[in-house]
Amino acid sequence: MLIGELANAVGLPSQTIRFYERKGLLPAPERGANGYRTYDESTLARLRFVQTAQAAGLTLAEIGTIIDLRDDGNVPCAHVATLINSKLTAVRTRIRDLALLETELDALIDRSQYLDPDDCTDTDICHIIAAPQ
Amino acid sequence: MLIGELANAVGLPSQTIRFYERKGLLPAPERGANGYRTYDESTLARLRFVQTAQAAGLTLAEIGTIIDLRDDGNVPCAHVATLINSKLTAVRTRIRDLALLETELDALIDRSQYLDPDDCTDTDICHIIAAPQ
DNA sequence: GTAAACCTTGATCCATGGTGCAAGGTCAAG
DNA sequence: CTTGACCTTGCACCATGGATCAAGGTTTAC
Repeated sequence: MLIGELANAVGLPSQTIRFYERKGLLPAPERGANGYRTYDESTLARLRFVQTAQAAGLTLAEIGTIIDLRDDGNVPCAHVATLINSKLTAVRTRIRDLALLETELDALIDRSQYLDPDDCTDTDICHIIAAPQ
Repeated sequence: MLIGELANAVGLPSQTIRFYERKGLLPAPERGANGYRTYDESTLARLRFVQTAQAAGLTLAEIGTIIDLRDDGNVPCAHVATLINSKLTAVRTRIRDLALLETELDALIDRSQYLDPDDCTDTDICHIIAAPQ
C-alpha cells in the first residue's frame, strides 16, 4: 500500500501521515525500489488507533507515549488509565471554567441592554465590558 | 510613567506591554529624551480594559478590533455586543463538546474496569481505547 | 512522448499569547 | 568610577497539529 492509498483509507492527507511518522507515531515504513513508502494493514490499524485516541481528547504526544510503551513490549493499560483519568479531570475543570465564563458573558449581554451608548466614554473604550465605576 | 512602572501597576511583564504595542493594542507612546517610553493614566486604563476583555474570553485580535473602532472615533457598543454574543455561542458549543467527551471518557474508565490486560493484543495497541471487535 | 497524478525531501508557515536572549544605552547610588 | 537596575532594538523560540511550497523523481495512461 502506498502512502496515498493509506491516506485515502484512513481519511487523512498523505502529509499528515508523514508528519505522524516524523513525530514517532508511526514506525519507519518499508520502502519500494523507488523509495516510495510501503504500508501494510498494521499501519492502518495504528492510524485508526491514533484517530480514536485523538477523539478521546488525547494529544499526539500522549498517544505517542502509549505507542512507545507498546513498542517497548509493555502492556500500556495502566498508563492509558492514568492518562484518561487526568484527561477527565482536565475536561471537568475546563467545563467548570467555561460555565463561569458563560455566566459572565450572559451578564454582560444582560447589562448591555440597559446601557446607553452615549454614556460610553473614551477612556472606558467600551462600557459593556468595562463598567464605569 | 516608565514601562516598568506601568508593568508593575498592571501586573504584566514589560515585554508583554511592548508586545501589545506591536500588536496595535496600545498606541505608540511618548518617548523621553533618552528614548524611553513614557505613559500616562490612559494607557493604564487601556491595559485594564484589555485584561477585562481577555477575562471575558475575547482574543487579543478581537480586542484589537474594539480598540480600533474606538480610535477611529466610533462607539464600539454594537460591535462588542456582536462579539460577546458569538463568543457566548462558541462557549456553549465548546461546553457541549466537552460534556460529550466527558461522557466518553467516563465510559472508557468504566470499561477499563472489566478488561483484562492479558487480552490486549499488539495490533490493538490498547484495548481500553480501541475496543477489540 | 507527454501530461497527469503520484511520490520524495527539506524547509517554511499558520494562529495564540506571549517569553527569552543578545548587545547595547542610560541613570542613580555609593 | 563602578555596579546594578532600568531601558532600547530585533530576532528567535515555545507548544499544537498540521498546511503549504519548492524542486525534483516515478509511474500510469493515452
